[in-house]
Amino acid sequence: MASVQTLSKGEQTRERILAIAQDAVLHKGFAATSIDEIICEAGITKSGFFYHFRDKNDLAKSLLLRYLDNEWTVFDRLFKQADELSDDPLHSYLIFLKLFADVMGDLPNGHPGCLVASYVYQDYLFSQDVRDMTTEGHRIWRRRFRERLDRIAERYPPRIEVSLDDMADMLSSVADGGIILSKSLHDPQVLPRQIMQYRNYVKLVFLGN
Amino acid sequence: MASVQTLSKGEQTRERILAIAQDAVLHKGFAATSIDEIICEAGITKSGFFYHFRDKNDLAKSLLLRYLDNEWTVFDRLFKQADELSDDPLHSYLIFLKLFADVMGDLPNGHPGCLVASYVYQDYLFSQDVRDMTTEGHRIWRRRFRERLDRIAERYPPRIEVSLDDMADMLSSVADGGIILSKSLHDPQVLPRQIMQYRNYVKLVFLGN
DNA sequence: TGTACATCAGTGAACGCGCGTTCACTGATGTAC
DNA sequence: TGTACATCAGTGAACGCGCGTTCACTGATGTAC
Repeated sequence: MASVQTLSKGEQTRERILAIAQDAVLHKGFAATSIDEIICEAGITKSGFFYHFRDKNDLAKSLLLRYLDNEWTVFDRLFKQADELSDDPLHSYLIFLKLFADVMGDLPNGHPGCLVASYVYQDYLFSQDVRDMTTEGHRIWRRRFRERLDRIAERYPPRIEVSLDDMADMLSSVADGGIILSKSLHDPQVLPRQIMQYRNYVKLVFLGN
Repeated sequence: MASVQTLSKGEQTRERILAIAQDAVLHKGFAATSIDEIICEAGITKSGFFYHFRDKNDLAKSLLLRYLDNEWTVFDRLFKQADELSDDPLHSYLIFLKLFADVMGDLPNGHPGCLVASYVYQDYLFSQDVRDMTTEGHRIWRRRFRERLDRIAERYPPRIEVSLDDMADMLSSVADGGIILSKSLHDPQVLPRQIMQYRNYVKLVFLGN
């Protein structure tokens, strides 16, 4: 992703297949996304597809890996940006949330959808290792946000009794839920506004205003 | 739903089909849920299915209507219960949220999933009128929660500047997101705890603690 | 620099199975007179 | 009370299409000597 131009010919085709497939999966679900339509849009033949992926479950796994990877990249970048703007853990987190909301609100056609959420709603279609990847994804997100909250709570004692794990999870749930609302209401701004609600909550818990 | 025993034979079969179909759709998506597997579990033939539903899109529509109806029923019951326990709009809303969290946490196998969210992630599969139903569903939820928040804000001026529409939406997004997290992490208690986080937020905004 | 071979990135044709839908038919129950 | 007819709630068999997967093959590029 970081440097597209260094990809070999085969890697470029593979990346094209994955991008096309993800778009389709987010609009029709995995089962309804046929290999035929993917190769048609990618401009290759069916055997070309099977050169890159063992079977359809392999496509599912590769899609999810790529999606999770891209997510880490975005979060890492935003966290780094925020940390450069403030040394204070609370203010850095608040800056991060504002940056996150802005990025989500600036996507050209609104957020395309969360592949993890899509997979969770179709878990019977996938092998155990793919299902485990969604679980692990959420666990890692919880841990990473929780680390930030721990450092904040050290310096700013919470005004109410609150579970920091639940607060960490809440960013995931508000984002996942905000994406669904944005898509359903055809309003890309709902998602960033939901993230800002979460930001309000964090402020109120640690600062009181 | 309210009185199962008054259903005619045909209505009972129809209801059985819908219950079986919903369960399958929430685990594999709509496209991957075949009519064959539904009729097999329901103990009828394929023609029996098509006696009850014009085609598969008709099943999709009927499923969603039934789901939304059941949701209203639950919310109405909980709001009524809460209103009986307090005349104050804020405290009634807080009681409602606690009741809601409790109900969501007491489901025998955890929450089965939100059909609206599932449909939003497979919108290309459905006709326009079905898609419009998910949009309208979210609009109605927003309006209903917003009404409550309006009455609260009259008596308790918010401690921070906040959009009441966004606060209303946040219950939907925390619930939808909480369901996804609960399913993915295999922990039915995540959902009720997320709802309680939202309850904390409401308390902090209107009461300050 | 030329040649032999290996790997890369695919092509083309065929397969069998499961899917949604249709159509002619049927036994049981309800209703009119 | 008996009979004719209509409606309800299905059955059974057949259909064609699209799907994921396999297999033998191929031209272009890379590498060893």
